[in-house]
Amino acid sequence: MARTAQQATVKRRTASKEERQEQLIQATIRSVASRGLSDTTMATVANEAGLSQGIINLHFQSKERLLIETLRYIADEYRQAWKKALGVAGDSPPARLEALVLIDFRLPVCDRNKLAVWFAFWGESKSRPTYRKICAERDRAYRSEMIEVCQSLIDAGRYSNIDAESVAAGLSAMTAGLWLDMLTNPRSMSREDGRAICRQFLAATFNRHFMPAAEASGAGRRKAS
Amino acid sequence: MARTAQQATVKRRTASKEERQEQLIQATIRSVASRGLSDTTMATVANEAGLSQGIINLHFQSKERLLIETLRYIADEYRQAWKKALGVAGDSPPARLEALVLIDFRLPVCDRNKLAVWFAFWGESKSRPTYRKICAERDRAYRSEMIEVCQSLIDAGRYSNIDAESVAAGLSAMTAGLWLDMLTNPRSMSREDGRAICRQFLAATFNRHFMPAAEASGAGRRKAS
DNA sequence: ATAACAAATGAATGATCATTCATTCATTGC
DNA sequence: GCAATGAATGAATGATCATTCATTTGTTAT
Repeated sequence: MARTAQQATVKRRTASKEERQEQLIQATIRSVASRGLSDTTMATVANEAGLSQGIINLHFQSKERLLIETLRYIADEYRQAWKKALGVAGDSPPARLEALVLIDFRLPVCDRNKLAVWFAFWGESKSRPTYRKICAERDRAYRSEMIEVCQSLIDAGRYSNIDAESVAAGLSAMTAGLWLDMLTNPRSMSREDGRAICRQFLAATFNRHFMPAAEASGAGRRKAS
Repeated sequence: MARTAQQATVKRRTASKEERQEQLIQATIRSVASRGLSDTTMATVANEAGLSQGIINLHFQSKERLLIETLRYIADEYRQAWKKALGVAGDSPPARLEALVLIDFRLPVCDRNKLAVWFAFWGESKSRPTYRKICAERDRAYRSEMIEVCQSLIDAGRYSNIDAESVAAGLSAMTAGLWLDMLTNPRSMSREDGRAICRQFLAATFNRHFMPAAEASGAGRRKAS
């Protein structure tokens, strides 16, 4: 392992380790989304990536590690997305809360393939402490940020009878549940529908800071008449 | 191969087909909960049931069918539970809505093993139309009942700016999300916590029919100290 | 160029698993 | 008691899969 150093800007036809790993993780996301976790094999992933059988063991040593890295990948992407959104949102608590919620209904987070991956891992999480730990860490940071924002909103608006922890728990539970609807029935639940439903929750809970969305964009799947 | 037999003292009982099928479904629920769907094999289920290798093919023809029947089993149990609860609740819309919500946080529905099974199947549902169809049917009936109840509440209470479909979608999304918390982190989310969080949603949304739970039972998991 | 090295391949291997079926066992009707 | 019937068993079978590794291919340094 002497002089690994120089890779950096050099163009090669054989890809760097990092490029290949990301490529394989993307292939895993596609395979899990289209075949499910239990029909995802080393062959389906390698095939999806357009590479050969042995490639995954070369880069990840085992299937288990590939799956763990895939989960970590989307968890990291999620964390980066909301941290960036908070940075843009500024200091106003309502703006910060809205930013946190909107992230769940925007690309790249709210991509149907990625939702499928989240649910695939959640489905196995009871029997896999490693998956659970990665998910728990994602939740902990997000949740505590949301509690903090809710608390400042409660203080600022003198909302009584509202508990910041409960509101945050309810709101993030709601987005997870809306993800499930988007996953299992995308025709009846769009990203915009999800946003509108969350907005209604915010308007009901923090009525001095969020207005009821006048005739929400697509929430009541119209068809009028 | 001839007379290896004599497991001697073992008392063998032959059961009816229905008994055996239910026994095997229960064993499947336990196996999926404790090992996950992808580590659940014919052997683990047969073992969990205390029966032999070939028994599942005898009663269900294939593993796939066993899994489908298991999903159907918990979906049926769910439907029966809320229909019965509605029967008990009577005609008052608030009572009916509360009954619908409470079902999600009561045994036998809200059993951690069964939550694990739900999420296991949801995790595969994008790639398995059969699973999706069974889940969709469960949802459709429940959802349309909930929309109806919400609509009568909106009419009765003259709530403006609230859309029954959105409220119902938000509420049932919230319970699904709370199930996820109970599954992945049972220490920080109890059934009672879940109920309290939903009650807060109801109080915020239908404030003339639901009182804010004064200092909710266990919602803000404090520990006083 | 060519040596040295790293990346990638894919056939071979052994393990695991669903399914089958000949046989054993229990129950029922006579 | 004895067939007849159906339930249950578990060893055998063949398919699928993760992993290995000897070989090939591409890249870099000299």
